[in-house]
Amino acid sequence: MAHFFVSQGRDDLPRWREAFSDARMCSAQQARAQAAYGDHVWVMSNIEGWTTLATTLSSRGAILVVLSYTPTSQEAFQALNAGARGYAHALSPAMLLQQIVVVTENQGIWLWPELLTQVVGSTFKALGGENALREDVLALLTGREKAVALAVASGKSNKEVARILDITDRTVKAHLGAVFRKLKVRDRMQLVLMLSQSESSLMDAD
Amino acid sequence: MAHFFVSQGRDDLPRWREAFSDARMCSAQQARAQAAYGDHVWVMSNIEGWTTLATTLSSRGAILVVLSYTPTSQEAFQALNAGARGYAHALSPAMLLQQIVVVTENQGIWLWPELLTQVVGSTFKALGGENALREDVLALLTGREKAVALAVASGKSNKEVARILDITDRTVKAHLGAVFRKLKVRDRMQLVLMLSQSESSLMDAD
DNA sequence: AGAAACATTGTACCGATGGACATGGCAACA
DNA sequence: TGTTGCCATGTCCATCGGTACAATGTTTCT
Repeated sequence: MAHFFVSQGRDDLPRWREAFSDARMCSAQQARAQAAYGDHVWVMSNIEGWTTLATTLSSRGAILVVLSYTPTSQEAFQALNAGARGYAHALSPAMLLQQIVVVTENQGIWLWPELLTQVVGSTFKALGGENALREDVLALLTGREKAVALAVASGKSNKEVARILDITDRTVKAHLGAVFRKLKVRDRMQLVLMLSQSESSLMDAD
Repeated sequence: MAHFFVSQGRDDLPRWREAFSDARMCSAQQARAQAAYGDHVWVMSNIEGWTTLATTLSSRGAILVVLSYTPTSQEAFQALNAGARGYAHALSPAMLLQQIVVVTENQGIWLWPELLTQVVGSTFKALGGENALREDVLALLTGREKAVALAVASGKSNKEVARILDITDRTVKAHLGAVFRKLKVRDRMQLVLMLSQSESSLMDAD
């Protein structure tokens, strides 16, 4: 099975050659044209439109691994969504690249270890396994705190929440403080990221 | 490396022996006592308290694979959260078990194939529509605005974004103001609600 | 050459936010 | 009858966030 490396610069080719003697470097167009079922395609996440390329190639049956100079759970999530079977650091040594191939060839998924737990979490969030987790965290809150948390998570300001729940904006802050402490988040942004994608209503409101 | 099978009945032992001649069947207690770093531990999801067992063993460095007679995405989620590296059907043939070992030994994750297609397939379908819309709105932004918007949408503060992009926090505000105007949102909360459905990011953490 | 878009930074203002500390009412429970 | 937990509210204060107005430099296109 062939190995295609889709990248911009050519700095990395030597290391890839070291890992796979038959490694070929190519553009996105070439990969699109030549990569076939069972081939390994390594795509750098800093090239333009890597997600669409990943999607088309993986749906064709190519084994796709995304490489990133700055791995993040978000990007890993995106890579998996695009059908990638692996996500690793762009500077991974040759031995690691070979190991990744062993895994992916055997129907496995390979993730940058530092991100593993996070990605597993957020990926399954998208499937609905999230609900259990979300209900769990909400279970830590009292009724009023839950109401405030959900309202805030839908984009409302403290004042708006106060008006909706018919309490003072100061009280909203008090509940919110408790929510932050219990859920271990530092501000409303983190809260929204933790509770979003559910029935949290509309963000236009008034 | 040893193979421990934690199960109730002994019906499955023959198949496991076929896959791994050194397979040992044992109770949860025995596994807890004997399994060491690098050992494979196969846990049936129908035994009492399998999640806690999985957590302790995997944190000890054992390679954990959860087997289930009725695989579901929820249970897979639980298993992976408990530190399992694999999740498969309890009746998987010997060859498949060996394949799983190849994957997990190489730091990979192995998921029940039917589940995997869900991850790659249905998630994509679910996010496909939103994704197109999201790409559309992002297309309205300049490169720098996009970077700022995505960083902010991932929960970063202005100061953090400034540090990451190596610009002043004032400049971040400037770009962010443009983003708000172009996307017609009134603050970062609305932005996160607009972009958090399908993540994407090029930025790194601290 | 000049316009237009982009990126960067500045000052200044003001509202929103979050934490610390304190008070009071109300219910359940030992 | 205390104690405990939840709800509501208050003041004070440091910081963050968003906007308005202004300026400088770089591309890019006309």
